[in-house]
Amino acid sequence: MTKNYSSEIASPLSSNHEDYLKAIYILEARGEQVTNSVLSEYIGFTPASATNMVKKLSQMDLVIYRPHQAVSLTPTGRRVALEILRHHRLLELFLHKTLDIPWDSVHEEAERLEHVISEALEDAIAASLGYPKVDPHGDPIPTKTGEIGHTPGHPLSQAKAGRAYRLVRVLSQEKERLAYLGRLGLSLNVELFLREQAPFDGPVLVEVAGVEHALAAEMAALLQVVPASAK
Amino acid sequence: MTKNYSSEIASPLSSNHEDYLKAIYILEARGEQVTNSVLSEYIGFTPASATNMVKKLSQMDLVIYRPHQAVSLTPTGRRVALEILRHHRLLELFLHKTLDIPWDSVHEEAERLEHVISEALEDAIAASLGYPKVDPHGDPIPTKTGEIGHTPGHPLSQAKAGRAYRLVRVLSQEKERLAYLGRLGLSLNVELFLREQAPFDGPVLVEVAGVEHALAAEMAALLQVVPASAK
DNA sequence: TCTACAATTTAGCCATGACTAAAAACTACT
DNA sequence: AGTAGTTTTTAGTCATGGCTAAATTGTAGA
Ligand SMILES: [Mn+2]
Ligand SMILES: [Mn+2]
Ligand SMILES: [Mn+2]
Ligand SMILES: [Mn+2]
Repeated sequence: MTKNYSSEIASPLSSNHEDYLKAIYILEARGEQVTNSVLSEYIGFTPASATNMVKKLSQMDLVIYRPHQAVSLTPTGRRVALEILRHHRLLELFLHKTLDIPWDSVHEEAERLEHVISEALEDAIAASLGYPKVDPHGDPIPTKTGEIGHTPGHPLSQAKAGRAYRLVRVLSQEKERLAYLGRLGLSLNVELFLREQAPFDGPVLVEVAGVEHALAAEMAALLQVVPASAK
Repeated sequence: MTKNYSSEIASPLSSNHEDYLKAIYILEARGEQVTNSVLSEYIGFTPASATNMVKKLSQMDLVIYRPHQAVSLTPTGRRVALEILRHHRLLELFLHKTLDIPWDSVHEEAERLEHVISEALEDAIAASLGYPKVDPHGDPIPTKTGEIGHTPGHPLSQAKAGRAYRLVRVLSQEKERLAYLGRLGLSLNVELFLREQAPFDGPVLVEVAGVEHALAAEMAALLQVVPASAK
C-alpha cells in the first residue's frame, strides 16, 4: 500500500491523480505540448475538470501550471508518474506471461491494478519476471529509481522494402488494433518481411509466417521494427 | 472490470460498498447479530457512517434494514459479498503460491485488489491454481456460482492431549499473529502434536516439527485442526 | 489593429461518503 | 412503571472531484 513516493508527498493521491500525472508524462514523452485540451481529451474528462485537477497537482508541487500554458511535471511529479508507469508495465507483462492474458487485454486490467499494488508486490512481480526491461507491447519499463530506457527501432512505414524486420514495439494500446495484429501473427519480437511499400503513404505489404498481409499506412507507422538480424 | 453481479445491480458499487457487504456476510457467517455497532467497529468507520451506508445498500436491495434491528443480506447482496470474497481468497492464494508473498501479508494486499480485478482475471487466476477450494488460511473459496463449502475441523482448544493433529484453518487475518505462527513453523496443513491442555482455559503445549511451544488459550481457539490421520 | 473563433478558466452545482454532535429509541434494572 | 445508560439515528458539515454554462483570454487572419 505505501507507495515509494509517499515520503515526498503531503496528501495521498487518488487513482485519478495518478492517471493525470501518468498522462502528462506520456504526452510529454510523445513530444506533444501538453495543453489543457490535449490532456483533457486524453484522460477523458472535460477541460474544466482538467484545469481543476492540474491546479491541485500544482499546489502539491507535482506539476508546473501557468494559466494558458502547457503543463509540465516537476521532478517529484515525474517520479510519481514513472512509478505508476512501472506498475502498469510490470503488471501488463506479468498478466501476459504468468496468466496468459492476451496482449490486447492487459492494458485495461493494468489500468486499475497499477494504483493498488504495494511496493512489496511490485518487487515480487519484478523479481518473478527476472527484472524485465519491456512490457508486452515493447514499451520500456521504468526502473525502481525512475530511469527509463529508450527503445530502439523505427516505424515500419520508414523501412526498406525487400528486407526482413523484427517487431520491437507497438505504439498503441487499442484493444481492437492489437487483437487484429495478433490475428495476423504479429506480436513482440516476431519477424516479418517487408514486401512492398506503396508510395504517397499507401498501404504496406508484409509477410508474416509465410502469409502476406496489407497494412494501412497509419498502422505501419505504429509498428516499430529493427532489422531481423539485429539483437 | 465488469463484475459478475453487474447485471443485477443498478448503480456501480464502490470498494467501500463492497467491503460493507463482505463484512456483513462474514459477521453473519460467524453467527453474530450484525448490529450497527458490530458492523461499524468491524469496518472501521463511525456508527453514523455505517447507518448511512446500510440505508443506501438497502435502497439498492442488497441489504435488509429495519431501524434498530440487525441488518442482513438480500439474496443479491449475498451474491455480491460472495463474489468479492471469492476474489479476495483467490488473490490471497495466488499471491502466496505464485509470488511467494508470506501468508501474513496476503490479506492486506487482497483487500485492495479484490475490488479491481475483472471476471476474466478472476477466471485466469482460478484456472492457474487448479480451481482451489481454500485460501492460505484455510478459508473456503466461494465458487463462481456463489456456493461456499464448510471447512472441517474444530478448535485446537477443544482437542484431546496426547494426539497428533493437522492445522486446517486459522480464524484470524492479523498480520502479527500469523507471522508469529509462521515463526513457530505453523502454516496450513502442518502437523502438530498436542502435549498438554491446561485446565481453566490455560495455555496449550504443542509440538511442531519436534519443538515444543506454549500457546495462549485464545490462540488455540483460533486454530482449527483435524486428527493427523484424516485427509 | 480589429475581430472572430478557439482554448481556457471561472463560477456554481451536484453526488458521494466520511465526520461530529445532538436527538431519539431501545433495554434493563430498580 | 420510571429512569439511567447504551445504541442507533438524525441533522448538519466538510472535502473531493466530477459536471455545465458563462466569462475570459489568447491567436490568427482580414
Ligand atoms: Mn490507471
Ligand atoms: Mn503496454
Ligand atoms: Mn476490500
Ligand atoms: Mn484468508
